[in-house]
Amino acid sequence: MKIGQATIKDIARELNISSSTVSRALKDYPGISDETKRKVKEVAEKLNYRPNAIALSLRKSRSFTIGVIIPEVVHFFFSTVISGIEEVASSRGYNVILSQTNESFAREKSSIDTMLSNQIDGFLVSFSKETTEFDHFSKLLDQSYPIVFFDRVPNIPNAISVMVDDYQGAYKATSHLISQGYTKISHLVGPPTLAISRERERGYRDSLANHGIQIYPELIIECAYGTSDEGFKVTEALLKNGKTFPDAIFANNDMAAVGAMLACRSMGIKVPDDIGIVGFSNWQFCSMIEPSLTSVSQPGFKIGETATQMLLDMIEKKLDPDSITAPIVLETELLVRKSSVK
Amino acid sequence: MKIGQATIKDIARELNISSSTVSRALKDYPGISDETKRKVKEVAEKLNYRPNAIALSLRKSRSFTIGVIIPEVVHFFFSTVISGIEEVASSRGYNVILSQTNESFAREKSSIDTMLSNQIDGFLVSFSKETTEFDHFSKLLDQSYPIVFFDRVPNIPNAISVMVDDYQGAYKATSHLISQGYTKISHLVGPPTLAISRERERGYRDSLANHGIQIYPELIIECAYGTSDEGFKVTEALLKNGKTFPDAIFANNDMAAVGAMLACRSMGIKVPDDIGIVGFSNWQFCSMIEPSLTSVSQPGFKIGETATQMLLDMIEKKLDPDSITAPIVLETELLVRKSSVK
DNA sequence: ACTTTTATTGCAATCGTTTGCGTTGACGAT
DNA sequence: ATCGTCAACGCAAACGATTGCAATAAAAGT
Repeated sequence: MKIGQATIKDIARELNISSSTVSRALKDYPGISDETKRKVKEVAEKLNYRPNAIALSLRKSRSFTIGVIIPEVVHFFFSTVISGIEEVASSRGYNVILSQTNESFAREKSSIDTMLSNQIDGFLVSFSKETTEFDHFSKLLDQSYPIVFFDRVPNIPNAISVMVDDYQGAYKATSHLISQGYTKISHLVGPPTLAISRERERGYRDSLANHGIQIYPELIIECAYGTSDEGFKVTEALLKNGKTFPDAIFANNDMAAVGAMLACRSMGIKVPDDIGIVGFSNWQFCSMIEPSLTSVSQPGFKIGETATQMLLDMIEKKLDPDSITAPIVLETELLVRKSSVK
Repeated sequence: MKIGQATIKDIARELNISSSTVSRALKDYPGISDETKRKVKEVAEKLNYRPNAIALSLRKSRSFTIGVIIPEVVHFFFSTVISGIEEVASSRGYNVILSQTNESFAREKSSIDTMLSNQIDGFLVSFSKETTEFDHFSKLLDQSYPIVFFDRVPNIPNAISVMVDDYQGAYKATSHLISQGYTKISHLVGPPTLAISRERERGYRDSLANHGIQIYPELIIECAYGTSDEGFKVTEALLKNGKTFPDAIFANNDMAAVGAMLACRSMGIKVPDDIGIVGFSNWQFCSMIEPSLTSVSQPGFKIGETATQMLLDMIEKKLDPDSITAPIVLETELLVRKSSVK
């Protein structure tokens, strides 16, 4: 804030009227003469007056700011969500303050603390991989502090959440592989702390079961970091030393899928002929690589939009949290590309 | 902000002392007895007291918040910069409020307005492609409002900026292609409104000139949106109808480079044998595609860090803006991969 | 000429915190 | 008995804007 910014008092002094009148004139309150309004607006213009939102916040106990807690910004899915959040928030006159936790629990808690100090009107949260205990959220929910969780959602009472149908996405992906004639399908599982990982695994298992295909536990491998390096190593190990040699890989995220693809290539295994591969998230690069990667696309932008709409509605009391009993679940779409088509 | 949050007054009432004493006790001011300090802190803990940063902002005329204006969030480079910004800001106790302009000039101006209303302490700006007139920034600079521009920097007096050595990056990329034996090198140019586009083109031209290689103006093609679709179309047109058939393409960004690569493939032209390709920015997918894409990497995280450090130093008067006369220029690195090696 | 209405504006409190200055009482020194 | 010193704390203004409740004067009604 620059000193010397004109305030309502400056306008009042200039016109020899009270600051109450100025305030009302600027807001076109009834009971202020047109003449005064005109003058006030004129002087406001002249002095380049800009209302002080901080003062307003203090007075109204509302900051018109929402806080976004996110694991990392440099991530296609999350940055897409942010984009949706920002869009809705700014169109409804709210600011967005952002904090990334880098998957750290401690950082998550401290971010929440400083945001609370800053009197934000509500939270949009996707928690960190380290977070296994949700007291810091429960406390806020108990005070009926508005929070909407997205993507990574906790299983605690009264939590409002917006998520993707991970189960359905994984089910579709696996079924697609089956329909292509693959039968020994490996699954690279995400961090078990996240419900999305468990849901995807469940979709994978159910699809196999419903198609009467045998489940090989040794083909289900944890791949918690979700980097392409990890995907590479895990796949390499699987192909070299695994008890059962897979003919397809369904990775819980695209980075891991690419790692798997690179591992196959490095071992002279052909994709999709020898091994079919499907990823999850539909990062931009999916259509750019060779062979292009089949992936489950998540409506990131829409998640951001929906979650923000709900949060703002709650803040503005247009939406009763108690009326929402189940998570909002958005559909996924399977984008079939070359990596999984024989 | 939830009503019912304990304030300093609540603590004061509980202990029958004045709020001044509470304030001072909490801050360990001298002149307050240890006994009182102990009690105050105890009650603060009990009431779950959290200082109201808004009130503090009003009092101090400082919000401890910086505003980031960015063209788009879903962009590898920019999201990486944000990450660097967030890191430094939060470690120094500042909040980050974010606004994306979606490359719109109007949006840029209105974002700045609302941020000013919110009394932010300073700006970090990368302006939109539509922005060709910089009065809205000049006015602020004249009031010595702290602003640091990054990546896309304006040519106006007193502007502090942090950028990448685009010239050098383009020069290195072009020289590399030349060293590989390519001679008819096409350049996909970025939006001419941005200095970074012009600098990259200059580096390209100078490299050719210094190596005594002919410049074909018809091989220099504008590719303003920088999408892979645009890169595809432009390249296809060039290869089909161009007066001169290129043997290499240096794209001003990676997306366009991928588009070019796909266009080559669709026409049966081999990369890198028939045509070498180099991109700019080093998006994550560069090493994941086949052939992997040679690219100029920009230190996005470092740009964010540096710009934020400078901004906060200016805000805290540790840095005199007048002492910075030239832009801070960070080095690029050419990452040679398969797409440009014969 | 009186009261009543109406239009226009001002006063002062409020939001939560900080801070310069004043107050109070205890204590020792003269 | 008087004074100065010191520790410990309270008063009140300030930051900028909003708002319920007067207040004032002019216009209207009787």
